[in-house]
Amino acid sequence: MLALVDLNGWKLDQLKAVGPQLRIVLRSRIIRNDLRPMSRLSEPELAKEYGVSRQPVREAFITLVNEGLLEVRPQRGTFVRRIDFEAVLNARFVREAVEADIVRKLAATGNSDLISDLRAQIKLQKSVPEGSPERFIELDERFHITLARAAGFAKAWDYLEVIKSQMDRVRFITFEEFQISKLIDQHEKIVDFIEQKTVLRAEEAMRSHLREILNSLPRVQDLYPDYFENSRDISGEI
Amino acid sequence: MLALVDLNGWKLDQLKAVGPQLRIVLRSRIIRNDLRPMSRLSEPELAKEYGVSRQPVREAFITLVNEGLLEVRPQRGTFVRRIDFEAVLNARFVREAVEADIVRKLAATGNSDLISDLRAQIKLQKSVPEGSPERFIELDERFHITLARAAGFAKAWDYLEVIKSQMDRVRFITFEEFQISKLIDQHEKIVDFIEQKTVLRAEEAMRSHLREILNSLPRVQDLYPDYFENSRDISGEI
DNA sequence: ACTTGCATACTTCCATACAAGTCAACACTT
DNA sequence: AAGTGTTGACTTGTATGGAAGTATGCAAGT
Repeated sequence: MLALVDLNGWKLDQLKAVGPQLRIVLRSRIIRNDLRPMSRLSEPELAKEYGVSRQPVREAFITLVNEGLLEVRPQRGTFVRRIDFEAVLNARFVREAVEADIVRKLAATGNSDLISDLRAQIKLQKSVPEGSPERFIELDERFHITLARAAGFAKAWDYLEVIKSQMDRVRFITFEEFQISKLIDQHEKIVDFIEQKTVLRAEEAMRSHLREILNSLPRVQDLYPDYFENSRDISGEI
Repeated sequence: MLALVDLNGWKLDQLKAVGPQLRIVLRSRIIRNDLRPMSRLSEPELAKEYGVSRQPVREAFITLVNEGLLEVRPQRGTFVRRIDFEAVLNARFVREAVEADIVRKLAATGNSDLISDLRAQIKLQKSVPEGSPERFIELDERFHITLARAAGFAKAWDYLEVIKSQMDRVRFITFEEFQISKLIDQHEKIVDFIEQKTVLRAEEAMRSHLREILNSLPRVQDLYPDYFENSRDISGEI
């Protein structure tokens, strides 16, 4: 018997519980804008698509609703939520606050192993060809996780992950918008200041790094107004 | 027909969707230590208790697992998770970071309406009799929400709420441990510094206020070692 | 032409049945 | 008496059927 069902490039392991797997798959598809805002996701349709029953699909929906990625309107349908401008701003704020404190702590204590690890990661980041931002996003993720772990707050990053999805959706839409090299420079500065143990500078470097999305956000919203929930136009009212 | 089913003091509105209601009820019961750590929650049992089928119960379970309050071991049972010491520390860290930034922003801008609102709330807090900490926790919650809202980050508080449940469980266990008057004094200082627009002092006041739980945590863990996941004993290994 | 009413085909939500794993008690063998 | 195998009553995971609400297209009336 085949343990793996491959559909749309996403595989499902039929031996483990299906619900949680679907949650991850759908979550990823939404964040990566494979499932577009406003598009409809019907339970029976997805169930058929993945070769399972409606119940696990439904359970995946529930968690995605809690993460603000789906909206289920009873007896009407389930839809991919448009990006909530407010949610993005709030998520960014939370993330800045937390990561600023993480960097603070790191710069105060200092750790040479950490520094060399980070430097190696930055070298990797520089090796990413300009044309493949997906790879960079992956490395960027790893960079920030490393900081959180080193500060002794790995779980705090887990909390952030849920929040961060709101920001990531924007990143995956804009993609070519952000200049990788600029972000890498900022990473470098953060590491520099941590190494020098200049707490305030390190903190400020992280803060401005995480404020970067604020620059692209208005442009993105202009380019893809339909993807956003709180656009100026109110045409989308029911 | 009766729209309300009252069981164990928790009411269920049969007209709205049952799943989300159960989520709230069970969440509350866990945080308030009505459902104790390690205790077993079987789906059919709760279903019967609330007069619904297993499915909504199950859906409530899923979100509570995501919040780290339940643990479901397939084919074995569903259990109230013990309090994860690490999770508490991480949650506290995140909360301090976020609320520090909130206070920072408030102290920088200033708002007289906010100040008088907060002062009124503090007056209310003072009127709480020493013997009823539940009421104080409620007011404390409101105090912090007010700050978040005023800073324009209401949604950030929603995120915190999920995280905060880990801390709240500790609070509801220790209960008489913390001295209300001390906390109120800290509230007062926070408001004072916001009013005076002394940003650093306000921030520091909030930080030390939120560090308060660190004082009681070791004592609580000593008093109720069975309630914690990362106690020194490793007997609970599977 | 335009509105109104209804039939139909959807949707989610809940209830129920079945499948598969786990655990404990008990009978049986050694 | 100690160990082993089996049975049966549990658990959660999945599948499926029905209930209630919603949108849509069409026919009939104004």
